[in-house]
Amino acid sequence: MAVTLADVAARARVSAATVSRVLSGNYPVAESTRARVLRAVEDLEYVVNGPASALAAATSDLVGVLVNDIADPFFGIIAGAVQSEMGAPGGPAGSGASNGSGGSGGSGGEAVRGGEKLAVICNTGGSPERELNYLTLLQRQRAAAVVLTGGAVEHPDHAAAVAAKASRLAASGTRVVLCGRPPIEDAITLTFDNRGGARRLTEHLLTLGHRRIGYVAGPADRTTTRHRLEGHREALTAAGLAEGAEQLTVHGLYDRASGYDATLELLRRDAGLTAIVAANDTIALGVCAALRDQGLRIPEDVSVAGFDDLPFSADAVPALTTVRLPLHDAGVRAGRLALGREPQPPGGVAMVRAELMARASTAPPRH
Amino acid sequence: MAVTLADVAARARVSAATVSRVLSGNYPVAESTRARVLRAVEDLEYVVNGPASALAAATSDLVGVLVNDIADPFFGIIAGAVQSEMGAPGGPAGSGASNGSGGSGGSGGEAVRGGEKLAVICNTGGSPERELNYLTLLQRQRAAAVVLTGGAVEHPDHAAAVAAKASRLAASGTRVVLCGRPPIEDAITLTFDNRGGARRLTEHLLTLGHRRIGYVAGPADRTTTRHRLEGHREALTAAGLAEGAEQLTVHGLYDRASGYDATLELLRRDAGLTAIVAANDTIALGVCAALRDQGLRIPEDVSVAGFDDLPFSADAVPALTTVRLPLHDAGVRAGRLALGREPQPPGGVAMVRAELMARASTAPPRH
DNA sequence: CTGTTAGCGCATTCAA
DNA sequence: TTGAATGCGCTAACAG
Repeated sequence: MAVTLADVAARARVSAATVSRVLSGNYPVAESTRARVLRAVEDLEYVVNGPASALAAATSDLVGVLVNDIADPFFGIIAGAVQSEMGAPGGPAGSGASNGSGGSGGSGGEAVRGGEKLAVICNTGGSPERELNYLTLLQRQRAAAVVLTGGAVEHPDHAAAVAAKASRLAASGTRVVLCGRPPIEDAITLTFDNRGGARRLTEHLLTLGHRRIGYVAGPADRTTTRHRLEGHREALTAAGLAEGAEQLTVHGLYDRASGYDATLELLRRDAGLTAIVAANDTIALGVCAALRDQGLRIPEDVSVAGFDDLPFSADAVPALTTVRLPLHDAGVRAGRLALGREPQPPGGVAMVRAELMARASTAPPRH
Repeated sequence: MAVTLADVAARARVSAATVSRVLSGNYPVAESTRARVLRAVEDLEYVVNGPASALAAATSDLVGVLVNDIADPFFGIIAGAVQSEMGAPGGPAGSGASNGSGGSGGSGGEAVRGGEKLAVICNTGGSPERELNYLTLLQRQRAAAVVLTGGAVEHPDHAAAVAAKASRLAASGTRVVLCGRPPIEDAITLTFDNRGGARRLTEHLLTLGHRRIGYVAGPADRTTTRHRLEGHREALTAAGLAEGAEQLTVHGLYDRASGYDATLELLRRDAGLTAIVAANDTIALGVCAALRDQGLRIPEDVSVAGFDDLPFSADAVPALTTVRLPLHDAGVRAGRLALGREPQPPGGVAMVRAELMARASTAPPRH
């Protein structure tokens, strides 16, 4: 059906083995032979058969990136960064000067072969089942690496299942990298300093003079949610404000609508609060919208803060105070780790710093 | 290294062929045998070797989804919808009742095998090279289908190259589906009615009484950009307002910052305009921010409209007038088409309707 | 209903 | 430096 290695070999008048060697480039081949083979490849528009290659070599060039919500820029940025690392390593050889005499519609996508991996994004939608399912699918494909991004679901059974899958993947040669979730065995981990960042954020508010601070948290069973909330509470406790906290916390999803609704609920519980901290920037946007709809000004009446520092946060109106996570850098690093291009951090775990970005949406309380 | 079909066969005391049949489920097998095999599969934690399977069957279960910008919800929604269609068809058999006596960390991801495809998202970042590159990678993997989403780059060479690749993919059995871009040969296409939607949107503004309407367009070389702009101009021309149009159009990227900058530029060119149409909702957000920063109210001083009707548009402040594209539905349909679960539309091309959503951000001009 | 027999296309020994 | 031979793990005819 399609053109195979053998076809190329025949046209180039060499053996299939030689063609294979030229294409993988990891074996000495005479320059003249090499040129002849490359020409045949071009003429025939040969494209390697991935499955066959993977079967024979017992490795594939697939890299899976699992995300909780593909529609959320938080994940989009990380995933995009991971993918950006997948290109060919340095200046590749091959390809060559021969600009085909070409018929209509010359190929353009030259690289018949290269060091490139196929980084693919898998959207779990936050569903544990789908997460496991994708892991199985990737295991089936004998993926070269798997990158799990974002907070993990804390349900014990699920955590155990993921850990088990990760071990099995690692055992069969698939590199497992975690980006933004707590470490597990057999995986290289890039954790985010969610707790520390959250603590510093609330301390910032405290320093400004706020005492009644509402908190809009994410889904209760996610590590990210828990850590950020814990950081918030730490700061509150240190300031001797621990007791009211529970009352001023509302859980929701990591989206704008939840922030809107939660704000209404918070206002109902305590009309006198002077600040609201959101578990992420998207929620914070909803918080701002709700506040405005209630005729409250930001930050004059109520200060608002988010988390992540997504692109839109800096130029929101007013500019949002938040905690910056270097998502792009983290993604790049996760990609390198997945390819084995970067040495493992000591202990297999590295923490990504979170930086407070104090902007216009927070100010001293009115009173 | 890993456990193979043969291992399972040995343990279940049947032939490899039988195991294969049980797993693929497309062939009659005695119930008792079937149970025995399934048990062996569970005991051994066997997972099919995808590459080997793909090689033997000459088909893979990979489906590629190409997007221009993974951080943009427009693509996130479509891609997520495509993926949501990839699960098993109906109520699958198999799996069975045997709750393994199990050691620690029971699997949970039952499906050892199913009709499921692995839908993966590939982020081109709008780069023609990367688009072609991904297409090659997917061809190499012998993907079952490829879905190209969003506007296409109009550079002639690139268009030809993509068309050529699509033909080659189609020829080798990969189904090619286009979602949100103009049709090409050998592909099933779902086009969006960008032109019609844009026309109706501008007509809406015209009907309200606006005469000086600014337009913030996307990148000049994209089909989506061109079609939406053409629709806008059609409406203007029909109203005899064609001539000022060029002057009141600014191009930028499909992001918030571009909307912000473009608005400042438009205001500079004509401080008296009463409405601004943005090429999409994200841009519209930037437009609104810029307008506010200039002390202009929406819609009292200037009306604003977007395109796409992304989730945040309905609850923006004020609610954004826009054109609704059923992105989720389109993605679902593209997914079905990619799997061959839905019959091709006549001529291989279907148009997705665009619906005007008149909301609070547009009103009659002040005067 | 089940086992046997051949490859699928490529990477890699081992010789030459 | 190159070619010939072997097997990766699985599916798909064929028999039985």
